[in-house]
Amino acid sequence: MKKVMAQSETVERILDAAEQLFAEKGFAETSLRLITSKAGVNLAAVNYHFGSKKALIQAVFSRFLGPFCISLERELDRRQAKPETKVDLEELLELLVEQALTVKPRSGNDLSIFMRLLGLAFSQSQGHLRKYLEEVYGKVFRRYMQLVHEAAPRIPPLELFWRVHFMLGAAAFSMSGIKALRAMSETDFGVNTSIEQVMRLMVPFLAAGMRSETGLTDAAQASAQLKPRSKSSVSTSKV
Amino acid sequence: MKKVMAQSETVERILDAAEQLFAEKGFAETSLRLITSKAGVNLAAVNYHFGSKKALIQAVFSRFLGPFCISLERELDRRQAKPETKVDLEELLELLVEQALTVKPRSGNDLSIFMRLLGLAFSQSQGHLRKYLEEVYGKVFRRYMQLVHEAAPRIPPLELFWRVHFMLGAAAFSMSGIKALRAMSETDFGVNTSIEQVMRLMVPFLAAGMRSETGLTDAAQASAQLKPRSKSSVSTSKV
DNA sequence: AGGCAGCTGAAACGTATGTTTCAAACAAGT
DNA sequence: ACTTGTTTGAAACATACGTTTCAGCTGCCT
Repeated sequence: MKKVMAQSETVERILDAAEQLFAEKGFAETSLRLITSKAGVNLAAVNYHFGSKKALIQAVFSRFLGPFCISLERELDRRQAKPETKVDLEELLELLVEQALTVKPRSGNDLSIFMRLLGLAFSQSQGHLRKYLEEVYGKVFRRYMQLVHEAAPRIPPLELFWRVHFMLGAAAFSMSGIKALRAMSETDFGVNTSIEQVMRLMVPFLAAGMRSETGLTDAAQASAQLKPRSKSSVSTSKV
Repeated sequence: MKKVMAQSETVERILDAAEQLFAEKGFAETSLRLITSKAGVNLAAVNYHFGSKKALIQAVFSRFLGPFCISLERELDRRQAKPETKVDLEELLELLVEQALTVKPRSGNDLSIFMRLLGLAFSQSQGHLRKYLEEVYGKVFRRYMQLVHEAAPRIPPLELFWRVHFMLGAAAFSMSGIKALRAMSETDFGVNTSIEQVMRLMVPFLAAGMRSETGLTDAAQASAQLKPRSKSSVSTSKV
């Protein structure tokens, strides 16, 4: 009954291939045959080990989101243990980046795949995935959101909610097309931007956005109705 | 030989249905049968009028990107006619939003579909689409980029390039999942955020990011090589 | 050695997709 | 009214997909 042998290598090879191909092409565009042939295993192995393609997709997410969240949560515990410490926004952002960069024991598995998959989870219409992620990782997400809220108490919660998604969007999208974008930036500027460098460009950008003055008028905030904005309500620092 | 009759209504109905379904489900996940049945036309009509599914996808983009770019370009002309006028960042951002909101003669066609499709164009692996868009609309994009550069001359071009993509990402991603996100924000905060309101939240966020201090060190900027940043940098190594 | 789970390999199944075909319906020109 | 070129409708086609089946293989236990 119990699996005695060392965790089948087939499972890992399927996950590796699937992860990479999903990140490259999306879920619907990646067939099981492509995955299994890239992994060098039999087609039936997917349905045998995972049950279905949907389950495989979820497994791919679990494999990197699981360790990531555990590590993130431990780090959050660590920081909250010191009772008086103020965690600021940059710290919170870089915390994510650190975890994402750290929890990568596998080969050839860089940050761009991580973000790309995350972006796909939102933008592809895989209802089951969204539900699954919410069930399994919703708690950690809300905890993190709470910390962000404490780090920026002046931002109304609703706006905070959306700003976090702007950040997620910028990150996921940039990593999504990072291959194409890097090629573009190379032909246009003759330099090769590394992923870490893109992150380094992104963090201050997002942190500044996070710090910006609210876009909500008091009236809009109260009644959720549309109201024209005054002139430049924006600049915190300037160029 | 020449097409005399009024542009077939079938074509429009197919485009309408396809646009909506693509935005909802993505390209690969939307079958021609679904499109044609929603449009109330025969299945073969797609291949007859457009030639293939790929061509249909491109046609969907052309229909809204064409007028959008024309209108945008005209507006850019208008502003550049006044020789001394400084266009600032907010203006440039809101210009995009305005055009996107203005150039919408069709019914039920709101901004979220516009952004969602744009996001899909980048994040789905439809190579033909990216190529097509670059060929047809690359020029306008570069012109706009040039203006952004002039509006923020202190930002190095490479960083500007990436920042624009962060913006695009935030916008496309947020609009991508806007349905789900709006549902979330409603259950969590009890308010219904309109799309215009999301835009209004997004613009100051992005503008502030755009104005933020550079994330590039001088060395990195010159040599495009990775260099640890002064403060608590993004830990590239270590486990 | 024998038996028995667990796993793999090759083939088949049923379904859905994009595309093609071709006859019928239609609109317009003369 | 007849002809001609264009558009539609229904069916078929070829292919690709996810999934299932089942015979054989493997390694482990008694």
